[in-house]
Order: sequence, then C-alpha cells, then structure tokens
Amino acid sequence: MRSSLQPKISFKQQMLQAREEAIVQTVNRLLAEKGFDAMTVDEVALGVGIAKASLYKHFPSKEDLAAAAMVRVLQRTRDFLQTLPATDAPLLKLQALVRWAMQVQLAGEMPSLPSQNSSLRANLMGNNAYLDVLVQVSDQLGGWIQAAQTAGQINPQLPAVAVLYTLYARACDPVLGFLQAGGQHSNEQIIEWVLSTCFDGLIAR
Amino acid sequence: MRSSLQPKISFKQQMLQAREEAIVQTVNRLLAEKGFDAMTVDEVALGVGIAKASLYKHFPSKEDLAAAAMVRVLQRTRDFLQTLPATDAPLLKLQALVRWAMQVQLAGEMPSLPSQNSSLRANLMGNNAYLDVLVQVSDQLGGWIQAAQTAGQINPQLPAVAVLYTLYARACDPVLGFLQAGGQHSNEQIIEWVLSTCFDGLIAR
DNA sequence: GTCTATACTAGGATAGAC
DNA sequence: GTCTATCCTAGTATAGAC
Repeated sequence: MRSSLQPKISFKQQMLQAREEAIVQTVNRLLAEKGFDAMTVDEVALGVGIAKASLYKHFPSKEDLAAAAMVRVLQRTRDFLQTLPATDAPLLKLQALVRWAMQVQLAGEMPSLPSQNSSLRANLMGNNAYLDVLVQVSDQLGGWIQAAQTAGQINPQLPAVAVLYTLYARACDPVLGFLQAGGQHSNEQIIEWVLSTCFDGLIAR
Repeated sequence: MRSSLQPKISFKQQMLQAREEAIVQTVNRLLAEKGFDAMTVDEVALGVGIAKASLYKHFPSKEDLAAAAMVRVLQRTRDFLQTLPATDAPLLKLQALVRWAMQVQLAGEMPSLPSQNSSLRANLMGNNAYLDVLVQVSDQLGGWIQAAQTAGQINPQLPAVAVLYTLYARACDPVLGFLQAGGQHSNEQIIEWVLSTCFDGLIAR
C-alpha cells in the first residue's frame, strides 16, 4: 500500500528539492557578486524565474535565504575535505583546502556575508543545519591543525583557533579580487601568491 | 584692511572645520562599528547632535560622509608613517604600520567599507582628496616594500602590489574581531599573533 | 505552491521657514 | 547653516485569488 504511493511523494519532493536548489544556487551567485546587503529578494526571484511571493513559501526571510547558501557552501567544503587522501599530511590537506576555497572565490561562487550584521548573525546562530555543518567542518580542520602543530609543521605558538580563523578568512580574502581586478595575472598565479603569503608569510624564507 | 577682517573669517572657518571634524569623527566610529550599509544618516545626525538636513549642508551624500572618514584615516596613516625613524629598516617600518593599524581596528576606530558596493566605489574614485592621500600612502609603502624586497627581507617573488594589498587587508582583517570576541586574550596578544601569521606565515620557521 | 497586487517601513534626500 | 516637516524610492514581506 504505502510502497505504491512512495514514487509520487518522492517525485513531488524531488521537484521541491530541485526548485529549492535552483533558488539557493541563485542566492549563492548573488551573495558572491554583491554581498548580502546589496542583494535584493527581487533579484533572487528574477534570477530563479519565479514570483517573489513564491520564494517566501520556500524560505521565510532574506536571512534564511542567505543561511541556506552558507549551508550549501559548507556542505561543499565538507565534501571536498572528504575527498582528500587520508594518507596526506595534515598541512598538505589544509593547503589544499585553502587553494580550493580560493578557486571557488575567484570563480564567483563564494558567498560573502557581512561579519557585522546582527540580524543575520542571530538568524545563523539559530539555524541548526548551519551550525551542524559548521561544527563538522571546524572539527575536521581543528584536528588537522593540531596534528600539524604537533608535527611541528604549523607554528605551535599560535592558538589553533587563530589558525582556523585565518584559514576561513583566506577563503574570502579581498586581496584575491583586487589582484584579479588588475587583470595582469592568471587566477592560478594569484592563488599561488596568496597561498604563499598565508603559509610562508611575507618575509623571505 | 584685509588683515583686520582675517580673524573673523578665520574664526568662522574654524567653527566650520570643528563642526565637520565632529561629523567625520562620528561617521568614523559608526563605520567601524557597523559598516557602511548598516550606518544610517539619522544615526550620524543623532551622534553629532544636529539635524539631518544640516548634515547635508556639509556633505552632499552618505557616500561623501564615508569618503571623508576614509580621507581622515588615511591622513592619520600618512602622519604615522612620517613619525617612523628614517633609519629603521623598511621591513621594520612595514611591521610597525600593520601593528598600528591593528591597534586602531581593535580600538574601534578603523572605518570599514564594503569592497563590493559600486556607488560607493564610484564616489571614492571621483574624490580627489581621497585619491591624493591614498596615492601618498601607497607610494610611501610601495617604496619601502621594494626596498625590503631588494634587501631580501620580504619575499622578492611576490609582486609589490600583492604585498601592498596584503598589508591593507590586514588593517581590516576580521580575524582580529573574531579573536577579540572570544574574550580569551589581550589585544596585544591578538595583534602579535596576527602580525606573526602575516609576516612569518602559518608554517613553523 | 504559484501568481498579481499591495501593504508597510526604513532610510536617503530635500523644501522652506528662520 | 540650522531647524522641522516632508517627499520618495527601494525593498522586505504579505494578502488573497487560482
């Protein structure tokens, strides 16, 4: 009985999920392009090709739209981390992550939220899907950071949390965009330079 | 004849300048606290203690208010650079600058503008006072950077402009605020850590 | 769950008197 | 140049029909 109904339900759910995925993809692009404040819900609706009111049936507020995009990018991050060979040294994996995140940013797919906005922060802190995946990623990275410090690869004098924040910050470093705007260098070249400043520092080794 | 009138004119001008200085100071604080988008002109007027319309007699738009705050902080920067002993090594002066900028940020006095906002960028690019002092500071720093690279102190493989952007970026690095929000460490300690990641890198030396 | 049409508010900017 | 009062657009969110 139930099994004969399952396909229909599943189909409906798939449609719903596909629609929401389209929405979140548009939000992600707009957040990367213009940031949270400059992004308007009208633009999102236009980009998805549905009415604004329909958007609000899926997500109850603009903040929730942004949160969904953040969840998505964190899931992509978590998935990427899982593709890294367990045999690689922790430092190598951290560098791979930062390189990957910079590629995402230069490809215009890294959503950026204002770190100051309070209503947005409150919403995120009440969003369990967001908190869950953020903790997952942070735990994974935190483990690698401590291992790399114990192995003497990453400066053990730095608190692990400072290292973690630094890595997160590089993922949305404005330096990338500035260098790209100059138009003089390839994305690959830019990424290697910023990677170098991040891990090796400005001072010559 | 003229000389007997000068005091009165000068007094008026001084009052004007003092009023505008008070405005810019308030704008600076609000920009540091909440950023450009979240700052409202009403708040500025309230903070200064004058009517909003009066504000618009001094500055024709919100963008011009922000520009004035940026000019002010760049002038402070230029003045700070001039206090550095000419005998100091270029690298030492660059480190002193970054340390100073971080102190300013942690003191809540570093105005932060969204690097994406287009109307704001257009306004800044048409503001000669801003461009002038920006060029002054950038030229000064650019000279030190190249000298430090020639001396083999700063990694000569990096383009000077990449180094310059990196220094500017550290001045408004969100990592500082995150670490400060943790409430675990002193401002001095936080600054030394971020300075270390900036110049020495994450990898142990 | 999608649409059109609209409510409502915040916030940048201005009018006009003094 | 300062004020009070107001305009007006943009933008979030919702009502109500289908």
